[in-house]
Amino acid sequence: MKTRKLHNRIAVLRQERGVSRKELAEIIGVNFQTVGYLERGEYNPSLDLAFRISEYFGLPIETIFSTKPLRPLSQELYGSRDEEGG
Amino acid sequence: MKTRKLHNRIAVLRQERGVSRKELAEIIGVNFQTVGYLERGEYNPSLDLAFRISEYFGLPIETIFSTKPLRPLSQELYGSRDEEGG
DNA sequence: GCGTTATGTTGTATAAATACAATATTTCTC
DNA sequence: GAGAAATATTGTATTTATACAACATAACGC
Repeated sequence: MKTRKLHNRIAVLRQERGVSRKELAEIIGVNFQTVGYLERGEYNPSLDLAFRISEYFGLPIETIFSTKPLRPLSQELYGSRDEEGG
Repeated sequence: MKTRKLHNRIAVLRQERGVSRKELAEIIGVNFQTVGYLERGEYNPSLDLAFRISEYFGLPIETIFSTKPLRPLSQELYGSRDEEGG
């Protein structure tokens, strides 16, 4: 299967929560360097790991991960002129 | 990472749609035997593949996959006495 | 019952995710 | 500016997901 690189908001969400990669890694049960790989989009999490991340942030998987580039959460919340067209 | 086996509703949803594994496999871009492995829960899909399945069925990932055993969709829809207890 | 299609099983091969160590660099605190 | 903590980078090893082939069995149409 040709794997698509997915986009994610892990970095922003993590910083909002004020936790380091090391802390987040311990919580979700992976190596702290794995969090780095995920944040940089160097590879996709397994579905199981995606669920753990989703559970920790209290957000649905689709809010954190996406097949299409993600806009800043701020724009997501208040909307931008652009989205009226689409 | 110790991977949890996830539960899913691929088989029921596929049968509802009246498609064979082979057909579903072609649509989501995997080998038809891979669909078998997923339906039997022998391994979890990648997050990318979960997204494709989600897109095909038009349902959020959380509706198709779960960390906890899934009840039949019929019960999910109409509720059962049990769920009142919490 | 025969042929076809769907599914299950087993085995091997490759690709992708994850772990882990070591080191470099950046950032934060004092 | 020294020291600590956070992040990035590189390299190797292991586990898990996926592909593919071959064959067995089950279900279905005629």
